Amino acid sequence: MLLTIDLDSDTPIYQQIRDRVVEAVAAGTLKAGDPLPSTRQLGVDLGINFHTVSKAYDLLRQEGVIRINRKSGAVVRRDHGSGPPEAGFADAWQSRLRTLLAEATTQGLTRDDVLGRSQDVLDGFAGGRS
Amino acid sequence: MLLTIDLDSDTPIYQQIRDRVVEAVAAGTLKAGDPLPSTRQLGVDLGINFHTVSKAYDLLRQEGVIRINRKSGAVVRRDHGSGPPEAGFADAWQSRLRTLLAEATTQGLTRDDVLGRSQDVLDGFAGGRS
DNA sequence: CATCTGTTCTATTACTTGTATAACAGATAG
DNA sequence: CTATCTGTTATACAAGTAATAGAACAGATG
Repeated sequence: MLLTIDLDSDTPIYQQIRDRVVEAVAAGTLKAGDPLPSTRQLGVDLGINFHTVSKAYDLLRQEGVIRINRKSGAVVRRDHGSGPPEAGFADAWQSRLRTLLAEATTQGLTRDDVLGRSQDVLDGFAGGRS
Repeated sequence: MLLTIDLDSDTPIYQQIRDRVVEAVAAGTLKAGDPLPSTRQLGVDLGINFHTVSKAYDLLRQEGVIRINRKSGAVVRRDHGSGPPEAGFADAWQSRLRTLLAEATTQGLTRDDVLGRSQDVLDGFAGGRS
């Protein structure tokens, strides 16, 4: 299975699909040029409506992660080797990072805990080698 | 102003309040024992309904960040010096961290970029000194 | 031509978000 | 005791979101 989702999660399904694809690209499981299943096919595989898959793909397209052709379907457009991020991305991203790290700090994770876990996660990504 | 929100953001207001409070606790601007404004007062200050503030406070209470008494209102219950996190928190948190770091990696931020920005953020927190 | 792909449109159901009004209970200050 | 502060609860409403559903269209492919 390329992708698994949790129907009982409070996270919207289309968001879960987006997250799993982004993680797969970061991990190197998906590389630039790799095709994604068609919206209808993935809908059948996951037991959900194809419109929900379409929404996830549209999100990924807006973020520049995939390219969508009418003929060949969705194809990975970007990975860690595709160069630096768009202008403005880094600052907006750091703002979200700040909120997430604040939560960990407030809940009692130490600086070393946080940095150690960050390194562990990055070590699991293909981008960690570049 | 203890707290500022963006009414035009796509992030729900109650979530913004939650985020700002968590960040203030991490930064040391708010410490364990510090009082928060009453829901009605903060509602007036921010120009929003007090039920929205109440929802944010209820979220913070569920997360263990604040304590709510009928007499003294909302008080900060937890900060970086309150000991280790609840069982299960770290793993669930790391799962969200993974998604956020995957996004940065996919968009082209290098490992050093990510770790550098993480350190910068943590340096701005009081927890960074413990 | 039949079939695959994404795209668009409309519709419905259920849930979320924010606002609004009202009332209740406990604590406190006058 | 009364007035006023606090959080809490209940209900309602408007607007938006999430997911499902059916139908149809356009382009590419066998």
